[in-house]
Amino acid sequence: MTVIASPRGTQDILPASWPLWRHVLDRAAETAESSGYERIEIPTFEQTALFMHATGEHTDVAREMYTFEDRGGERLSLRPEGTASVFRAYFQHGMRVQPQPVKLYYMGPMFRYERPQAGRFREHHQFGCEAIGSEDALLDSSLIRLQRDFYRSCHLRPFTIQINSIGDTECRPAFLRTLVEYLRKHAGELCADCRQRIERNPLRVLDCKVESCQPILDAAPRAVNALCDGCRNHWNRLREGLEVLGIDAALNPRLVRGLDYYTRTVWEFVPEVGGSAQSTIGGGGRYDALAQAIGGSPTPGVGFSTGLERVLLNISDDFAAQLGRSAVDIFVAHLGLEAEVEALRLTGELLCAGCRVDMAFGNRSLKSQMKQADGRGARLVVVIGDNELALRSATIRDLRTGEQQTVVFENVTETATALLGGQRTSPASNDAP
RNA sequence: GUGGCCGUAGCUCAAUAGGCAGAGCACCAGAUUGUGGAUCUGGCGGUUGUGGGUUCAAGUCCCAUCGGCCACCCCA
Repeated sequence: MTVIASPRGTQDILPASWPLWRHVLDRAAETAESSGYERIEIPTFEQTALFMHATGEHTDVAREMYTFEDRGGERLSLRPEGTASVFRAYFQHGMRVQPQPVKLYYMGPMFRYERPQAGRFREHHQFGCEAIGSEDALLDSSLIRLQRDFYRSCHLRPFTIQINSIGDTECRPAFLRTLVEYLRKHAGELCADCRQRIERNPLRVLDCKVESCQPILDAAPRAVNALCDGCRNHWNRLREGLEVLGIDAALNPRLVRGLDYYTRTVWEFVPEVGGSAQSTIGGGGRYDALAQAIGGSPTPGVGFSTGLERVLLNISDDFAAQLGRSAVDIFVAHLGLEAEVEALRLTGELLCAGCRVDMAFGNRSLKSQMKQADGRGARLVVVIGDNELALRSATIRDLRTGEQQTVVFENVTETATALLGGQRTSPASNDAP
């Protein structure tokens, strides 16, 4: 078979895994909305400049963008992340006039031209929450709580939370100077990548995973020890908030995030076991400098985003196994061309009565139609064949008990709904714990 | 972008030293004149990812390419 394959790094979400996806998507919306976040849909592509200004032109995210020129000559990019768009929308629609912070959440596909790997795609899906217009540190705490609650409601395997503060425009320059000074002093003991990064992006050196670099980096100056008064107060209040919420977050002085716009708080959720390099489930932080970067007035913001494929990877197996596929209540089987027409009519009637109904199509054996009914999770099968047609009646079989009865067409819907009683929910839809 | 492992039926995998491409599951049909979740029988299903090369002969060896996985890089 030589059909044209899906592009590298993309995936089809097939019916078998959809219940799991739906569970995660539903929990995301529920968790966000229960904390007062409202849904925002942002464009799948934006002007390239938006992302360039937001993430920094020399970041990997900017390099990995799917950028193209449209027929009108505009430079556009498929979105590599959501935060910049949400901020853009905040300004474009004058959300400053609303009570602050404005709290928004989004879900959808993101695009990055990367080399695919397990849990890493060129098109992946993110769920993110943003709170714009407040620098209250307790807001940071409440977002970490929200993100944790989302993971809990998804039945994730155990994870840890790491936090750090990387300061702001007031204290970071001084910290960077002392960091660079320290790194230069130990440059000889660092790997080649690190030596290059000392000048280009010293914060990122701290993120290096090369074994031989670890002792130097562990002993490196810490941003949390070099915070200005404002950042220190913010940091202390954030931790106070976490404590009050009973959230156990570990300080990781070497935690930095990939995008340039982060200030002060940064955090990451990491699985407890099986942690490889790209295992971060989701992360967030504060971006008080982002608004100005994209041309807006100075506006603080904080938020997180999480990869849904990575959430799926971390859902406990036994929970995933208990989610069934979507099901119907009734399956209509038939024998013969004339009976199929009657089946079509009856299916429509049952649907109108509020049942979930599917029917067989084509000329197949009754045995195989019964098998299909069973596979679709049907509770009842309605059979229409020559015998029934002659009597203008149908046989209704209860797949659980095996009992069946024959009723005239006029009474099929009434009898079927009575047999179903109040139990018309499928295993897939009652997945809320 | 760098390095490594791997691509055989829709899925999971076989195929001795280069020597006729197979099994289970799934699907369809029958055993059971018209009845599911059990069993048995048969059928459908392949340009062995793709394109070259070596050879009497390539799933097997070589090259290229595409794709997946793993480690970097980085992120979600």
